[in-house]
Amino acid sequence: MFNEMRYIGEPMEHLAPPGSGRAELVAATLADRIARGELSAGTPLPEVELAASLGVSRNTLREAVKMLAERGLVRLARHRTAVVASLSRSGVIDLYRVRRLFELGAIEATRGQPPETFHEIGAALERLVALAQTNDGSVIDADLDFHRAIVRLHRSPRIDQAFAGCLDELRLGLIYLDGHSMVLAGLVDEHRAIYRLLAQGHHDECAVLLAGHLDASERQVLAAKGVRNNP
Amino acid sequence: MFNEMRYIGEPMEHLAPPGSGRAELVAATLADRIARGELSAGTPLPEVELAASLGVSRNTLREAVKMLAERGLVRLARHRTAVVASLSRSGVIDLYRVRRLFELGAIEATRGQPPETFHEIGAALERLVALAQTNDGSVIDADLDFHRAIVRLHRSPRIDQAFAGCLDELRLGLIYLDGHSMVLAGLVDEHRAIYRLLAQGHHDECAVLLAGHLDASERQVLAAKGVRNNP
DNA sequence: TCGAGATCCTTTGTTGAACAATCAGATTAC
DNA sequence: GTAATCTGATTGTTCAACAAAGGATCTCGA
Repeated sequence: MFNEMRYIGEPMEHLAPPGSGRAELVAATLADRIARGELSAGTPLPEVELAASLGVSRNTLREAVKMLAERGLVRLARHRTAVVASLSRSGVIDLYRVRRLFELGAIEATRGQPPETFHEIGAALERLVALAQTNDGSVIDADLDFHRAIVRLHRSPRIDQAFAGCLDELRLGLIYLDGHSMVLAGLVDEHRAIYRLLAQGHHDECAVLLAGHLDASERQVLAAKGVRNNP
Repeated sequence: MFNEMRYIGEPMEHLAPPGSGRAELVAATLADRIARGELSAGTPLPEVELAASLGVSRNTLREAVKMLAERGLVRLARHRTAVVASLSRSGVIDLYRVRRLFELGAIEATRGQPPETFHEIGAALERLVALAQTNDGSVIDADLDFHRAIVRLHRSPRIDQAFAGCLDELRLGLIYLDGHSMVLAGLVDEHRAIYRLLAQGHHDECAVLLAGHLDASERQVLAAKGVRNNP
């Protein structure tokens, strides 16, 4: 069917999993390869070949793939070989709905809190600034970290987890932005402004700015998707 | 260790799973038994015995248990036998944080929308009214359905899914309310008021009322938990 | 008696192989 | 040319086995 394609190469890099279970390791490895675009949307993930390639058994691989499916990174259908999930247009729109709810909600929930509440966001901003020059994918990670820090204002583990899953999935669409450095132009400035307004207690202006930022980001992702494929 | 305990009885009832995979079936069965309190918090779920009891292989059971763990219904630790998750005090508080964000956000997001937007909520209300007399656990389901309908106002599949998971987990705490019919006293009236305010476009008052409703509900769950166990 | 350490036993983690069920494409028959 | 069938490949599920790790028990020494 889809033979003579190399889905993966090389046994595995040891990137840190939470509990050092083999299945978690495999899941982390695959998630990473998906995030960096090595495994692009629609790429099939046949159990036997993949398991052999990663040096684990089919059962273990199944567990890993199932985990990725729960995170929305892989699409599963009975008796069909799993494929890397693709983010549809409506999927992108939906994910930005979630982002607006979580991120704007975090701004809303921290009205009147002292400036030190937001120091984590400041730290994330600094990391973003430091990486803004490097044009590789790590800027995107720093960007997402910044927004993760915003959502952490909720002080809710479950909200954090849900948001992390959301960004995980959004990464599927964000890889299209790779190389389009123009989208990163005003990025640092906007984040800095968001942080400052927040630290100064101007939550209304901050929310407006953040909403605009998300709108713009959504448009960019949709546009980047548009030039590659229609759905 | 914990022998001579009956964790489960009888092969399985066929309650509808999404894709009729055996693992999903098992997961649905266990989730149901947890929801109705047959498997209470802390109950161990040993793989071999449980697999035999359900008539599936250990691998299949593992898959199912892993699914439940992702939904927060089961706690997993390496080389430890899985146990039915218990909802801590802080867990309840966290879950209500999530509920406030999702439900109040839904009210906020539908300002100025025509009344027919809310007909699903009206339908859920009617079901709740019809079941208000019956004093069994199904009232709780109807209650949750009402709130699910509110969250569906976001028109976001991912938000719906996340919220469903949240309520799934909350059920662990809700079973303590069983029998306390007093908590259901003003329940119907409050839901009716919430619906009416929404349909009439009074979103501010609706949000206030809903917020109070959630506060009260949270207090009740915490109180019901308090009489049983401390954590 | 009480605590520290060694030991055994149970349970999970992972693997490999096997067979059934199902799907996709190729072949054949009409 | 179309439909039915066949065939190969892939997933779904089970079973049996061994390694790894935790908990409980037992022993030994103070």
